[in-house]
Amino acid sequence: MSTTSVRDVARHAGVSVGTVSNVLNRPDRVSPDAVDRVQRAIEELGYVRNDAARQLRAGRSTTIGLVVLDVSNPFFAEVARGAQEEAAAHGFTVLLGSSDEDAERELSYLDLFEKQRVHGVLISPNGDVDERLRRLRSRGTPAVLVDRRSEDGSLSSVAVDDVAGGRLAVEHLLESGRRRIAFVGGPAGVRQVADRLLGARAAADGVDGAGLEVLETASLTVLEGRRAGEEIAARPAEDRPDAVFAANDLVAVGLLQALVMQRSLRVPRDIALIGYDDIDFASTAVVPLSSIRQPSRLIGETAVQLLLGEAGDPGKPPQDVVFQPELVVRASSA
Amino acid sequence: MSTTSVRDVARHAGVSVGTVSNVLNRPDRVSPDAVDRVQRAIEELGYVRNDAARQLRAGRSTTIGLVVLDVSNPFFAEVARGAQEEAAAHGFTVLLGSSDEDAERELSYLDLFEKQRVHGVLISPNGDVDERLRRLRSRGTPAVLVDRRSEDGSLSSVAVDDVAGGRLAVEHLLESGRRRIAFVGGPAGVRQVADRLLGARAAADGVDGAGLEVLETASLTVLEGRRAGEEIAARPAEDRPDAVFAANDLVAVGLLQALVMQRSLRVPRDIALIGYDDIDFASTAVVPLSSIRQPSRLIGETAVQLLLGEAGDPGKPPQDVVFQPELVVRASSA
DNA sequence: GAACTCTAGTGAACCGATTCAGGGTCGGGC
DNA sequence: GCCCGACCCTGAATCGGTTCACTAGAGTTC
Repeated sequence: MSTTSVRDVARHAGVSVGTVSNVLNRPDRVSPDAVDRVQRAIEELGYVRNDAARQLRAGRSTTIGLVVLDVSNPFFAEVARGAQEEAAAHGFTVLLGSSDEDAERELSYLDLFEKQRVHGVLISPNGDVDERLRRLRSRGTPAVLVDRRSEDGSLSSVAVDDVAGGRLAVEHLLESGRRRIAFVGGPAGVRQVADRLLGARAAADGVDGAGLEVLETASLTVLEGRRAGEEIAARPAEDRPDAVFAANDLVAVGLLQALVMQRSLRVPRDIALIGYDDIDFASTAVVPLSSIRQPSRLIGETAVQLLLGEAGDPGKPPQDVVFQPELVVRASSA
Repeated sequence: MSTTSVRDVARHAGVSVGTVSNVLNRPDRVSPDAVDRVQRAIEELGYVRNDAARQLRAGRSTTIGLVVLDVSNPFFAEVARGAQEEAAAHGFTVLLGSSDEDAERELSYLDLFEKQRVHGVLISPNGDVDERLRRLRSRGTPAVLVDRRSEDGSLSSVAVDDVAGGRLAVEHLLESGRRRIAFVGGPAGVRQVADRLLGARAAADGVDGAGLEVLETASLTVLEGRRAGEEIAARPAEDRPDAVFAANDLVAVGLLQALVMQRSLRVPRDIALIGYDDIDFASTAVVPLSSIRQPSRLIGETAVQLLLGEAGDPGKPPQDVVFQPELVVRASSA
């Protein structure tokens, strides 16, 4: 185990350990000559800094912990990317964990982060972690919620206005002349679903002759979407909605598949369709899918900014940043 | 910063720091009474172990670094999941990084891992990192390649036999009576694409009257697949293949979309279709897609096992594990 | 030339968990 | 009564990078 330490470097360069450390951290305080000798020594010995020792002395690491519900979900993948980039720009690293919607896993990541004396925690929580995060914060480790607000406003958060998103989608359908709108999504207990429906309802309520029907699904998957689509396709024409707002793009893709199979039905002629999230697949569907886009990368970046802001000034009051979603119109609702 | 240390716990419990450490690591060597007092003290003080100090002393961390080409690719998401689970079972944690096919990013993750004195590195390499990994190994940090072999056999690897996968796909098409096969995928320089084509060709060569046409695409995306599909659909019937093997499922989905739009064509009646990777979307496509499944989770698990094996016995010769892919038949080729 | 300021560099102390040589106690064997 | 082993516990030393009080020497000021 040829672990070269600052002491070895110092000896090899003919300086003291303090000088080596200064070269590494504040080269301006060291004479050019010494900088040179130390750097050559580092090169020759193949020295690599030991982060553990550094962190031990510093009291906290330069790592930011991020726990998302599911890495393979493109939304979170983008959030993670944004966070990573913003963190890197400030010299931090992101430790990424996927809770897979499992409360136990979620807690085990928080345990790990705490043991690692992480600089801060970003989390899109699944279970009830507010208590846990407050404890972290009381020890000097700030936490920022992603895609959810803290219940009592004691933690900062970055989220998207899902109510506005729902409104945006249905307003768009109404503007293109549709009146019999169906909302497909579920379970109703999920906050995102509930908020999108709330916005949808608000938009529909504002227009004369507009009706909003709700088809609840068991989950937000292609299969569930198709099931709902088949149900709709099987109805007599006079009972069918003339537009469908799906709570996410997967559901919309399923709906689209079911509707396209029914040769007598056309999208968007007979039924307009709009999804939510604007995943990559949306634009490449048989009929390119209209959708509501969330600034996912920006969410990640902002979360890191809030976090570093709090880390720099522990007394700072929590802040809630809410982004507005954006309507993306494609063929499925044109 | 109320950082409680073992010393605080020891004082509070009326024992020595050594005993506290023993309670934490080898409770069997401590009297039940002392275990009890220490645990109560830990509880009361809210003590959390400092991993940095632990790692500093131990010389290496209990973390395994994993660099994948792209987290949002379901294949790698599964590999990561498998690795995470296997690692957790041995008390290790996985630090996940996504290189996004950027060689610089890839190296910066390796830098980080080296500074962190990671226990080992798993990587699905993009750039040329063999040199770098050998340096790591010479310092006692083993590395295992994922989804690629090492060029000179000096590193262990876990991969899937893509030649066999290509053969499997085309054999299946041939068995169901097809003879005019088209291979769609690219760029040809990508090893996975080349291997799958190699297998496809081997299968086609073995059967009388069978022909294999190659349509190269610029990338493995839905859009490129659709482009190829439109080209095929536009041909006169006698020039069309009666089966298509797509180099991955995204391409297959694009092909399927283009073929389905052409109302006179039916999948699989006129053209059978098979993809590769068996992503979630494959089974939920309009016509459920046949595909070649790779044991992605198992790859992750195995990679961790190889890694820990090498970490335990540095002299161990490198090992190449090759998994066999599996044919999944669905409606698109039935 | 005494007093002062700068700059560059030194090295012991420190962070906190783990290890290990050493010591105390008790019961059993002879 | 003495010795031995088993058992439990102690606390100083250690890992390696950073910090900080301090020294040395060169340059400035009055």
